[in-house]
Order: sequence, then structure tokens, then C-alpha cells
Amino acid sequence: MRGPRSGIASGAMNTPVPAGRRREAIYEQATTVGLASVEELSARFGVTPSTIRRDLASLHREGRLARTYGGAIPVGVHPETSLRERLGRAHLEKSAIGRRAALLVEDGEVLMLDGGSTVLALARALRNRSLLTVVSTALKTLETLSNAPGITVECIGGRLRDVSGSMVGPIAEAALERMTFDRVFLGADGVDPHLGICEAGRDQARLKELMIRASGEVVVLADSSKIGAAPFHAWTQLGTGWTLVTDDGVDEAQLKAFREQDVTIHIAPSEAEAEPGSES
Amino acid sequence: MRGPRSGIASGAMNTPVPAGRRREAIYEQATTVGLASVEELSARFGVTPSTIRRDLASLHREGRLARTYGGAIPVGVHPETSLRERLGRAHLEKSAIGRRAALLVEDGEVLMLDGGSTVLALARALRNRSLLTVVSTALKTLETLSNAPGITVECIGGRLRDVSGSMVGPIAEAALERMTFDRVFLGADGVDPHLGICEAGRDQARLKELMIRASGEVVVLADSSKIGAAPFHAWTQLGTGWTLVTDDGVDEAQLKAFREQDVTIHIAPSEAEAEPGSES
DNA sequence: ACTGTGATTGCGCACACTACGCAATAGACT
DNA sequence: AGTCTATTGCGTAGTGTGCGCAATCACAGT
Repeated sequence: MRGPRSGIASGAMNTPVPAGRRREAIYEQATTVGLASVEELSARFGVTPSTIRRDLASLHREGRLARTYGGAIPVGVHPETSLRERLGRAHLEKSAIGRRAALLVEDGEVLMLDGGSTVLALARALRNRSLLTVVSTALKTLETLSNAPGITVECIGGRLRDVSGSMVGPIAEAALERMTFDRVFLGADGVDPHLGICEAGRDQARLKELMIRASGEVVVLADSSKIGAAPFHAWTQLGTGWTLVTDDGVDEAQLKAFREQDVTIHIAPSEAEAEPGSES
Repeated sequence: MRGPRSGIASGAMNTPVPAGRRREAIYEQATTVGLASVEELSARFGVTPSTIRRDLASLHREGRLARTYGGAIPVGVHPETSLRERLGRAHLEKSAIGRRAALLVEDGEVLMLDGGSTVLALARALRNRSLLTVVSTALKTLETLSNAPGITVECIGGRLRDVSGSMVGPIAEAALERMTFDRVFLGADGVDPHLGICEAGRDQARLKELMIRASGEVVVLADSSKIGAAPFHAWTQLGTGWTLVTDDGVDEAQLKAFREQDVTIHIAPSEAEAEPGSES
């Protein structure tokens, strides 16, 4: 038939694609219509499915598209950021913590959900609840709850920190100053019984402070690796009388130190290996 | 008289059977770690790949997961049927309009981006720009620009309308009252040379009004199907002296009516031949 | 002007994944 | 108990995928 470089197909309506631009067009289509099939793309550009497959593989390698059986779809937002590592790291513990924390929430409450992957796990656990109002600073949390039928979702606004996908800054602070919550759920990069919770930036720490001030109850979600850790130096004081939800990887001495500060502790059961049908 | 095994609980299709729990666990894993392979799931639950495939197909039918070649991934942002239709409907025109509108933006500007799929196309076209500050009410727009290196992204806050993924309400209005922009880009469900732009809800219309008041220049993005349309009854007055970016499907009589109102009109070329791409 | 080098594309083949149908099993209601 | 339904495992046919190979075009150096 035709030689390998003759890309001219039927009729006048075709696109002389300089290779790389075709990939951009494929990416464009996938992200706009939400789907792109090999067959359809092959017909549209007048190239063989093999070439389309190569393009898709290239786009997939760059992490810009996700490969499906007959084509490709746009990938979420964060599949390979630093957030993904943190997500995959201890996701079982985080899920368990999220489920446990969801038990603290009663219908009709107005909640503040901080950023962080553990708090995101709580958001997932809340999706089927009803009559809740959830306010958050985290893009991913808003997204997760945006189509939950029984939940009113509000966003606090502010400047978007691209690494964490959460909002900080004066807009956020101004909005917080005119709201109150039944409960706030805070994430943390480190938790200390005396110092409180540790965060990467001063502005985030300040925001947490405002959240605490506006909330009736303070709940900190942190897996056991965060207990006693201090990776950064911006701290938010919690005082006494707050609640900690964590997994069962914390030793008793540490727990005792928290209890002495009048901290209520909930341990999320780890059902990692207790899945049904484990026998082969 | 309960049904055999299906409709037990009210509302939520809860599944007390091991099969249902397995599907939930699969969904859980896919959404937390971001990926789930047939092989791995098969090993984890001690069932055959066939069963896992059926689970994945079921989850895919419900729109909760996206199927990939060897497994499944979480679906990005739930593409609502309404939004998805609108996205797929005239995506070529919308992309062209977005690219054309991006030419109006100069480095260093502070922009306000409204909701809607056409404005989202502009956001995509702005991703590679630098020194921009973009403020938006639309979740999808924030998400699109959140990892763009040269762009500072700010969110306006407010109550999240789940259908459109944009924020409205008093928080949004309060935040808007203390900001100004070089330019605002507005979407619309209908555009009229005298009435202005048409929106589904009164609160959205009010928000647009505030955006306009805070902006030096007003640009409306609307594909030709929106020109002269009036699907709803909440209008935002634009007065004279604004800019319309649309595609080449508008007839001259309509364009004339806009020009008489001192509207600057930019027609996006139907075929996209744009920037030089040096892609390997 | 010619030619060497690299990039891109089409094609064929072996393999993996998928879809579908059939039969066996377990649980629940009459 | 009896029966019905959902669920599961397995086999087969079909389709998509990855990879190597050869042909062609673009570009640059001598």
C-alpha cells in the first residue's frame, strides 16, 4: 500500500500533523471531551492505530493521560505529585483513621476540614452522610465531597499552595474570622503532647489557629508516624482538652503523655490483614 | 418482605454480602493509592481475575472508577452528565475561543476567571504562561491551574454548587468586595446585546455583577450557540464597552447588534494552528 | 550538491487482557 | 425441605497491546 511517511488520508479535511502537535491535540481532546479512543484518533489524524498507541504511551509516560483499554482518559490531578507518595504511604492506616473519625460526627453538624491526606480520608468516609455542612481549605476535599448529595460544601478561599492543594493567606483568614464550627479536623506533619501540631509554613499554622478558635471541638488526625515527629518548626498550640485519632502503632508511653494533657485518644483498628476471604 | 439480596437498606445500595464489601474495598484502594491492578486485587482477595473484572466492570458502570488496561484508577473529577455533555458538545469551538482569549492576557496581569466550560478552556490555554495571578470561583479551573508553575492561583471561597462546581454565596461576595482585577473572563448560558449575559441562578448573576465591578476590563466567552440564547431568566447587565470572544458561527446581523453597543468582538478561528511546539 | 544521522511511521507477530456463556455453589425466603 | 437468586470459577473466542523491523523524511555537515 502506502509508504510509511505518507500521512495523507481521504479527502481535503485532514491535518498535516507535525508529530508533537498531534500529541498535544490528543491531550487536548482527552482533557476536554474526557475520553479519546485509539480508533477515533486514528481516523481523525489519518495515521495507523500503532502511531496513536505510541502517542498515548508517550503521554502516559509523562503522566499526562491514563491509558484505558481502547484509548485514554484524562488523569486526575495529583497522580504523581508528592501528595501521591504520601497517599500511598500509609493509606490503610489513614483510611482506618478516617473511618474512626467519622464516628465522631453527628448528623446536622457543621465541620471544618483541614488539608492533608488523613483528613481527606475522613472526607471520603463522610460522603454517604447527610445533613452535614463541611467547610474546607483543601481542593481535593472539596472535590471529593462536591457531589455528595447530603452534604453542603463550602470553601474558605485563599491563595492555593500548589504542593498541598490547600488554601492559605489573608482571604482565608478573613473568611475564617466570620465563621464558627461544631468541630474542626486538623491534619498535621507532627504532633507533640506539649507543643501541639507541627506544620511546614507559618501561614498554615496561623490558619490552624484560627480554625481552632472558631471551633467547639478540636480533633487531630495523625497516623502513628506523626506522633512525636517534628519535621518542621511552625507549631500550633492546642493546649488541653482536644481529641487525637490515630492508629495502633503508637506506644503506650507516648499515649500517656497525651493523656496527661487531657487529650482524648481514639485508636483506629487496623484491619489490614483481616479482609474477608483471605484463604486461598 | 425484603427482597432476596439486593434492596435491603434504604437509599444507599448497601451490600451486606462479601461481594459488596469487596467492591467497596476495591473502590477504597483505587481512590486512596490511586491505582488497582486486576492481578494484585485477585491475589489480595483470593478470587479469580474474572471476579475482579466483574467488580471493576460494576464499579465502572456506576461511574465510580475508570477502567484501565490491567486494572482501574479513580475517575478524575466526576464528570457530571450535564457538565460532560456541555464539554463534549462544542469542545473544538470552546478550545479555539479559549486560545483566542488567552491572547488578550498580558504577563503580570491579575485575572478573574468565572465558571463554565468555555472559561475552563481559557484556563487550559493559560497554563504555560508566567507571572499571572488567576482568581477563580470554579473548582475545575483551580484544579487545572493548581500545578502551573508560573501562575499564582487564588480561590474566592463560598458555597459549592455541585452541578457546576463553582462557588457562590456571601463568602464569595465578601471576598470579591475586597479585590480588584485587571480583567474578568465571564462564561454565560446566553448572551444578548442589550440584556447582557444570562445565568441559571440569581446568586450567580449577582456574583458576576460584583466581578464586573471589580474589574478593569470585561471579557465574555461564549460559543455561537449562546449568542442570542436566553435559556434562563437571571440576567447580568454589561452596559457598553465590553469584549466578546466567540467562534465564527455567529451571523453578521447579530454581530452588528453587539457592535452598536460598543462591544469589541474577537472571532476565534475554527481551526487551531498555534504556537510552535518543540516536543521530542 | 551529496550523504550520514536521527526521528517518525507502517506493519506483522506473539502475548496479555477482556467479554461472554455455562455450570456449580451458597444463602435466603416460602 | 424446596426453590430461587446471586455469585463464582472456568473455558473460549476476540480484541488491544508491545515490540522489533524496514522504509521514508527532515536536517545538518563536508
